[in-house]
Amino acid sequence: MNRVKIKQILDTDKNPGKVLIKGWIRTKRDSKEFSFLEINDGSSLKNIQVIAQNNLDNYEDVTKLTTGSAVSVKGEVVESPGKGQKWEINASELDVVSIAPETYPLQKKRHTDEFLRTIAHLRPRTNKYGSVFRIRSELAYAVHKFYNEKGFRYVHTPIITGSDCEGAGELFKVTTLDGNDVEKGKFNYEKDFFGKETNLTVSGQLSAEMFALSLGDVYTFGPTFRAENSNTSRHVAEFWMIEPEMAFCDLEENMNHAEEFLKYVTQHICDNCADDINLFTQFVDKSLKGVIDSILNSKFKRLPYDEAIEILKKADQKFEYEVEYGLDLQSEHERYITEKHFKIPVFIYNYPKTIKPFYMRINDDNKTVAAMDLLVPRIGELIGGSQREERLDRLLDRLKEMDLPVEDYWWYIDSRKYGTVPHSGFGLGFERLIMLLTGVTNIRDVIPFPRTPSSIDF
RNA sequence: UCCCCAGUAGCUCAGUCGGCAGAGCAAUUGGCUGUUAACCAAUGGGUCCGCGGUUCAAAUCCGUGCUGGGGAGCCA
Repeated sequence: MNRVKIKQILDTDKNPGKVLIKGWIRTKRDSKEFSFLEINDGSSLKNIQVIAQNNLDNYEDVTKLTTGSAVSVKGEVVESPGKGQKWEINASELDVVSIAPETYPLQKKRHTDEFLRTIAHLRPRTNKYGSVFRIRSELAYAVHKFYNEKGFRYVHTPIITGSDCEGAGELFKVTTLDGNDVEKGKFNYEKDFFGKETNLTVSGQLSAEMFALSLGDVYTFGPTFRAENSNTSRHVAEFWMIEPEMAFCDLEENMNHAEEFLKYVTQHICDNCADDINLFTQFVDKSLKGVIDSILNSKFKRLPYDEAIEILKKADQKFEYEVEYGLDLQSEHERYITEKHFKIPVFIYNYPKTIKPFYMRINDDNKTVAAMDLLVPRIGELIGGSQREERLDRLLDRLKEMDLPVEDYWWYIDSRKYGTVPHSGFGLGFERLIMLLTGVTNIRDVIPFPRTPSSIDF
């Protein structure tokens, strides 16, 4: 007899008859003559209720089953006379696959996220985390589906890189040297595996640009590493980033694309993860429905940086940090704009060039660059992107202006020498997207095994 | 890295002015009418985060370290 997934039974309208299921016991209620077992196999948030009568050969074993134990059940699907479920299974055979001893840490009650983080290897067995990771999987699929339908190519940019190209934050060193090769606290990179300083990637962008300038529209979707000593609910050292890069694309089209992307993947999980989303709207964030509605049904606000400064200056709210043209926006400013002022996702664009990296395209005013950030309620910056500087002379000027080693960028510069075209792209933090769409407030709770400063337990 | 808060049973927490270590849930055992975080009863369960100090006496006061959380910076 072939095993069926519990989701298949719960989703069906007509009785599937005799079935075989396998899963874990979430809870058990005993009566004198029989037991109710709630079985979950991870295929859905919902459990299926199994009735085990005391006439089973091994009923003695069944009564010893505990929360967390694994079982295999054969039985007839029947309409449930009880409330709370349509179908249940009358067990005709119930095999114990394994018993979880009484030390099993997950109980039939709410646990705090902090406690569950200390048992990250077991937390996907809870309702909330099961839902988080089903949605994470479905969102990843939606990303690929979206890009596939739009004719984008998926590019695997390197994870080990030989350049500190963007100077973006602290990098994780990659080395095969041991202590004996390190003299006076200095690495002799010539003796190292690659013969030069090597790091984990902080962004696939520069590589992706090379492929956009050949395959047209491309995207990357992979792990990214930042060794910043950041201790916040929005930062981890290893996270996943989605980076589209589009040839013949200006800043406005870039924003159009970002908006279309966000609406598409949001709609996808609304269509495919209704139960899981429902759990979050009920138990995690009551305002989640409004957030999702604002993504699906609003036209995202597009606001030039200088107008954002004006709005903040006029705001009837005291900010801890100064608002002044030429200064970067602080968290409190971003949240005011997206949460209080507009209450929908907001693109801020055309930032002063002094606060943005070398590769962003200089605007005609020579003061601003064609950069854009997408701010969303509760998260702040979800997307950071720009139109790239495609003009060779301007790019070289910028590199020199920012005192960057031009020779290290020889291959990047080559792309502006040969067949250069306007192009644009952005980076989107995958975990922040999951936070946005689930209402989960700590990034450590939307990635299976989070890596943060002094914490790599699993 | 900076600022603030917390650490007591497996979990969530209470513990007054420094004076015998507590509750609910969980677990274990038994009971029970088709239950829904089932219900009822009994039982077991402690390095009060570590180290040092003050005191006749410290979970409680002081110092220090560690861990966790919230916020900031950095960013996605």
